[in-house]
Amino acid sequence: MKDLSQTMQDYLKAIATLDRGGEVSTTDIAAALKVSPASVTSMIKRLASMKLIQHKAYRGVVLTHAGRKVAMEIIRHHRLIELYLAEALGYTWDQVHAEAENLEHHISEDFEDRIAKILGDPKYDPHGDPIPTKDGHLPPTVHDRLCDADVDDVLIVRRVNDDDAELLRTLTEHGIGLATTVRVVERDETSGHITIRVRRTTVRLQHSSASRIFVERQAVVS
Amino acid sequence: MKDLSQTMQDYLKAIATLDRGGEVSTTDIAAALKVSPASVTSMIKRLASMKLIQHKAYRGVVLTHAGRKVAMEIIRHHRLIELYLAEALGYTWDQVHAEAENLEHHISEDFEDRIAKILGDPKYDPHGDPIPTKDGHLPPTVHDRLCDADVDDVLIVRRVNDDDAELLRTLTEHGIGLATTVRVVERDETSGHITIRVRRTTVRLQHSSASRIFVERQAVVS
DNA sequence: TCGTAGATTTAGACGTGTCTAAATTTCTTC
DNA sequence: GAAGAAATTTAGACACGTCTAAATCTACGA
Ligand SMILES: [Mn+2]
Ligand SMILES: [Mn+2]
Ligand SMILES: [Mn+2]
Ligand SMILES: [Mn+2]
Repeated sequence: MKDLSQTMQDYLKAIATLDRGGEVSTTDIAAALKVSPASVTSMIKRLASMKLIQHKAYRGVVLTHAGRKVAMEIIRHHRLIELYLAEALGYTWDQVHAEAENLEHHISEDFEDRIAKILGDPKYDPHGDPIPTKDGHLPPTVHDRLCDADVDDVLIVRRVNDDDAELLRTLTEHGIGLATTVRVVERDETSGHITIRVRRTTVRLQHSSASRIFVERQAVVS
Repeated sequence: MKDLSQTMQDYLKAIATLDRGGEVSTTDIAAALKVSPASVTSMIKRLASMKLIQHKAYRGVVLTHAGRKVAMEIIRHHRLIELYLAEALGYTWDQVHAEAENLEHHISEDFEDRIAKILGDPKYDPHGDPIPTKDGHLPPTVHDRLCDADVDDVLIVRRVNDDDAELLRTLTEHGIGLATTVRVVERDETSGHITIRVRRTTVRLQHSSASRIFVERQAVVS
């Protein structure tokens, strides 16, 4: 379709990722991309003039249909690449994100199609993040955070944010991955720490870590 | 090592590719990269100030040791990627070049090492071009062109330039690939055409095509 | 040796994407 | 509702990589 610069693609991806239904703020985009708010304003104007976003001055931006399409395309690339790196090249889940971040902008549609086929048209990446379909639809996504769980909840890890490689390595060390079942054994409301039990060992997580882990309530066995 | 822009990497790669022992001219670089000679001059100055090339005004450029190292690194990426695309993703030899041209600048050292290992530390890419080793050494390369062969020469195709996808497809159609044996049946000195015989069929090639095909003289059977 | 064709460089401009500092608008709080 | 704080935009600058047009240099033939 379009032939947007890598920078523009990154802005659109960031806006899509930050989207919570309403407008996305200049400051949030600036923080996500590690550029100044002034830079964001100037790029916003260009993206708006290309009808990829809607911009009301001082009010934030919203993706247009065209802008969302581009963003989903990039996110699809990113997550397919992550899964391919893990499945075909032996990357661990803490390594794939950085590599995919670079490659996502530089593969052809043909490459995308080929790895998607080899992977069997997967719906989820190595972190449990949904892979947008070719037409931009997102598979169902778990949104319940471990940091919001109650003591004695029995939970299945379904998704972990991919942007903290250190956390991913720590989880691996403790044998925690996707589909791992954990039980909440303690919530320290003052410090925010959450302690969980997994396969006979106990793991104490900071609030910031627990907020990156998304869980599903264990189905009740009849 | 360095973190050069994709553009600088492409200039260094072009210079390395155009290198015939002496200086490489501004015009040749401009033609290879499809930019104006003036653009080349300005980039030459920057690369020279970074000690990646040596430049004598009006006299052309030569890669320094550091510059050659960068170029070999990119060429290694390019050719490893081409081979990986062919072996692992089912690309044909006319498809790999365009994809590799983009990816070569964006893979990590780790990615390079992983595909090199999976491929068994290969020495040649799908077009028979030598893959530089990690320390920048080039495996032996065939330099004899089919266009220079004599009538009745029996030759083995060892290398084909990868920059003409159309030619690569034509060769495939005629069953000509690496290691294919061909015999020169006619040279038309006026038009430059060369006619070859391959497995009971006859193929007539333009001079420009034959000049892209590199051959080895068939070993004499005792 | 001279003159010129062709190659190369210089000059000046432009688009992209970034920055800091200053101006403006919106939000919060009293 | 007004003041100050916070967010956003504007203004002006800069590096990169490109261009065209003009100036300059080199090489080659007469
Ligand atoms: Mn990721
Ligand atoms: Mn990116
Ligand atoms: Mn190639
Ligand atoms: Mn390239």
